[in-house]
Amino acid sequence: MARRGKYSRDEIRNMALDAAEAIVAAEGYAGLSARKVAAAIGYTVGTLYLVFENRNSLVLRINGRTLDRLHEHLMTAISSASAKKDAETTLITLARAYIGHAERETPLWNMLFEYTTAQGDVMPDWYRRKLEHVFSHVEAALRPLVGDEAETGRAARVLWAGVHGICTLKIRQRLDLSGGQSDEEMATMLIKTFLRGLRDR
Amino acid sequence: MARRGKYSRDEIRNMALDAAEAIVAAEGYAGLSARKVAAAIGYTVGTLYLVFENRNSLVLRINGRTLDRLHEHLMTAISSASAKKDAETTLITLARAYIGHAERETPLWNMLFEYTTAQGDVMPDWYRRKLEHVFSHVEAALRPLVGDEAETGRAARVLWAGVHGICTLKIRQRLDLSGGQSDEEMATMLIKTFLRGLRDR
DNA sequence: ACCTGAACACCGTTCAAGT
DNA sequence: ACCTGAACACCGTTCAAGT
Repeated sequence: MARRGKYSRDEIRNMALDAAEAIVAAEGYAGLSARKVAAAIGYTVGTLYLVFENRNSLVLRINGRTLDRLHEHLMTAISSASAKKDAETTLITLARAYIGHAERETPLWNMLFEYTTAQGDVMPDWYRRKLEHVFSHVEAALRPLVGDEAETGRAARVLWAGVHGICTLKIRQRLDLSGGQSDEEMATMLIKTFLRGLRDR
Repeated sequence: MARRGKYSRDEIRNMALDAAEAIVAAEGYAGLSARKVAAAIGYTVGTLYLVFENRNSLVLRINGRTLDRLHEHLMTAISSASAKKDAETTLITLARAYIGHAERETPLWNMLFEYTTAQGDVMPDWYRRKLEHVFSHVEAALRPLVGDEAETGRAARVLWAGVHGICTLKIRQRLDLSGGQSDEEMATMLIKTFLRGLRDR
């Protein structure tokens, strides 16, 4: 049992986030409970509610960390691709990295989308900024190809929503219908076809 | 309180499905509970477990009905489009119908993807057939344009996963980042660009 | 000041017992 | 035969009380 005053509020919060991530990784979103997290860090449920407003805000913080790792992963993927490549190669690299991350951290990645704000609520600002951060890589790759900045933003969102759709349907097993290509093959097909259509406007 | 023997097993099952749909529509997936459903149809929790194996199989059955309605809706959308149109028009009509349905039945549509089988499990066969049914419309529209049957299947899955990605990110509010196009505009852009890329192979 | 422990109103699931 | 009701092992959330 944790000694009183042994840890600061922030330290408890971080211990809780670490423990919660481990639980989600092992048992999924449904397996996450305040009591389990509290027990894992040697505190009582009550303490968890001293440090997080509620279950939702805990989930949101875990999601924030997941987005940070995803961003990191996308960054190393494109920078380690040695030289400066064309848009298509970069986008395929990004898609591979995105899908790879989703497959490596499936339960945490799923939780990114299982959390939904109550009707009418908006995602908090810090969360939206992290989301934009992830998108920015796609925009950077498309910018030289599209030219116009507003159009770049639109194309990036459309294309990446598409890659995301492939990723999420594959991981949720809604695409193992006959004729199984892998999600990476599908994403590659989407990117190549989309870019060809973009060039030939 | 329901009289003994008043309803057959099948009748109870259908009443339960009706009640459960109403609960999900009003309170979302998280608001669905066996006790609420049982109370709504005048039975006890125990009875629900006589008629459904568990909560998951109830959810799966509701999803089956949602897929049927979605399929119905897609069908009327393309048949009411008066004459025989080109692939692009048909696909845009389908995307509009898909997105429209998701927006009209958001909680039930969300539940289609919130349900996930335990690791390693597969979706039951009747469920996969309903999924293919929905996909068949997209394939039909692409077939004359692509030619090869295997390639048609691949293109249909890639394109529709893309439309789905746009739809799901919009509905889950992961795309209201700056430069807001509507989901329908995004889907249209995806379809037009993808088809152009397909033609110019 | 920091944390506990018990309480409240819920869950899914099972199954002996009632009619 | 059909259904209930209570039980078990859990939940999220709150908050008086302990140290």
